[in-house]
Amino acid sequence: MRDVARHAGVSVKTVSRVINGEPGVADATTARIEEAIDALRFQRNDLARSLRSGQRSHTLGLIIEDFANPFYSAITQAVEAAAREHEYLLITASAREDPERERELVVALLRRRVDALLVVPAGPDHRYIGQQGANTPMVFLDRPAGGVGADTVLLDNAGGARQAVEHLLAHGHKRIACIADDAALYTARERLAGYRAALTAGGITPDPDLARLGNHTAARAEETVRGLLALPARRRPTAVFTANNRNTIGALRALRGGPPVALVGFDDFELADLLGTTVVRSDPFRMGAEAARLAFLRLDGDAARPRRRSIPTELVARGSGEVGPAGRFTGPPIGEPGWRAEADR
Amino acid sequence: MRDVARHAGVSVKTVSRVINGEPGVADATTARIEEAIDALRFQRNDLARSLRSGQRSHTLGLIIEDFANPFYSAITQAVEAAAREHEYLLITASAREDPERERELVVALLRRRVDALLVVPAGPDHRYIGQQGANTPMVFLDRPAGGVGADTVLLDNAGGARQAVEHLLAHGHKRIACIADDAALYTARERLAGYRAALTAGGITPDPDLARLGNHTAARAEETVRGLLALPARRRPTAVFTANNRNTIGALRALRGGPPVALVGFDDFELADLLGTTVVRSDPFRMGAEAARLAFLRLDGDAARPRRRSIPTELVARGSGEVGPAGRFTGPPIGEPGWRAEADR
DNA sequence: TTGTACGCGTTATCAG
DNA sequence: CTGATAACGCGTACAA
Repeated sequence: MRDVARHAGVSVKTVSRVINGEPGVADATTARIEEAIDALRFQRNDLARSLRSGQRSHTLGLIIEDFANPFYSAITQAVEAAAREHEYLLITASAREDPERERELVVALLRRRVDALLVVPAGPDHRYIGQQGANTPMVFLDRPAGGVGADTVLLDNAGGARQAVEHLLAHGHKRIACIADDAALYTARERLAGYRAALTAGGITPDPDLARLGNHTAARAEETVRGLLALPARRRPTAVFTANNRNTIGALRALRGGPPVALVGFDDFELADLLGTTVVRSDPFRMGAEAARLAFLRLDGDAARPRRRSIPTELVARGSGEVGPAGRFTGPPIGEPGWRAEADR
Repeated sequence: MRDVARHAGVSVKTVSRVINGEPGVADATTARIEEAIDALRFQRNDLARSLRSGQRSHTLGLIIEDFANPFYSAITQAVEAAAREHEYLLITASAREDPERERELVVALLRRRVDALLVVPAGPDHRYIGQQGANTPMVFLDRPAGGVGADTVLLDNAGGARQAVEHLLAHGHKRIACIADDAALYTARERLAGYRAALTAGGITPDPDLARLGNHTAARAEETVRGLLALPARRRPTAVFTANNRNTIGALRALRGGPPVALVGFDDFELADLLGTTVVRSDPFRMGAEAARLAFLRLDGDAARPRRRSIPTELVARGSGEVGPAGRFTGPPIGEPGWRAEADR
């Protein structure tokens, strides 16, 4: 900037004024400075710009688990869109369900002075944040934080799971399996709880052998479902509730070509319409948008106590969930595909 | 940092040494400083750190088109993984096929002093970059840049398309449609060229009515394919080549339940195995990894002239492409599903 | 309308 | 082993 000033025969401050479009600079001076900027190919340094205390970096931080999972892609897309609206940029990173890595990333982003930090927690305890990020608004998504009060946006996990299992019960099933992720995950525990609650409310004692946790990948879920299908008839489930998109996809692979087993999955997924898969649709896009909204609210000076938002779920019947225990359809699909990838909207 | 120094009774430089683990500080001094750091909850400012000239920001920039498209998610995941390996963070943004927006984002990221910039170009002309980013390594992915010499990583678009259409020709098809994205897109043009080349090589004169461009969403592709199916028998295609993942999904929806029409798609997608969809698999993960590799190579001082890399494609037969014009299978699937989302690996 | 001086938080230089 | 001081590039306060 000093070079530009020298080239134009003015002071740096005047150059600063022109760069930031501040008023009070003579047209002739402005022209001279712009010429100098072009000649010297000057480019403002936004890092230096945000260095002064009180200045913002105009950057949002987002920590998710896995870019390859469409659930997190949808969150990312929503957050990026919100950032863009506010002329913010987005630093993204994935923790891959590793609490240690989550911690490293949180620290790295705070050091980088993001103005706000959105986190899908990989670990259960966040006291390490302490006062480090006391001045940086934080919003937790999909799972609650541990030991810190902060804005949180969750799905209605238990409610959605209940809805799914009630749907299967209504179609006459008594032996309903639950395929879920690791019990270390909040969402898995909540959905399992919803599954159990629905069974109990339906007068059925949950069979522990039918609740299979620890399925973090589609491949693992596929194996688990195959195992269930291999059980003797009396112990075999007639319906399966899969507690997330990975599990649903694994179950679909396992059920392919086999005897008709009813299936309702948590999370919608692309092509579920074509495959006729009944799901309880979660709305990760909305969750991301809401989290970003809360973050910007805080940046606008909102100082209310931490908020907690719940995003509702919705059952979308497409056929796989409307099969009775005997394997025949007990009703027509009552829903429409409707769901589309964001790119199609 | 000055506060910490005062609290520990040392100079800022000594604090700096401790923070960065530099040698040559007495153990007792180190202990005193660490105590002060804890007491004052001091946190290093990485923005200030990278302010000095010659210092790097340890940040990579990545501009893609759309987070919701798994193709770009895979790229993002690969780039983030590489960044992580080098202890870099990643700023991501989506241009949504808008050249103006692409330009704004490039400028914003250069201002933010990313050490290298990876771009899936939305526009055809990149001369605007000029000398602005002359010192910032740039790598273009999926599509070439216009008017600037820079590292570029592309798929073998024409070759993959040829492979797909040759496969259909081998199964006896003569009327093969091509569903592609907008002709403004390099990949669409290249794949169209490959489609035509294969037809011509097979002794078939391409019917212009069967080459349908301008399908940017799955919904649009679905309509287009419906339109083709509604043609009188003589003009109707017996096979379809869809030139990207969105188009394939749209075509699948349109073909559902209808007369058997052979289908080969460009790009693999999740559940293609279950749906029995034959595809020419592209490897966006590998493309992202290669682009990141080139970027870090430049950061390591490599000054060779711009490189151009091509990522090969691979035909994966799953059934939909092995149907003859009469609608019967002309051979068994010769490939394995094999493909898994990154999350499953 | 324009300029001077200083501070932001850090690292590098060079002296002690 | 430790410290004083000068950058880095910009914005702000205040002066001219």
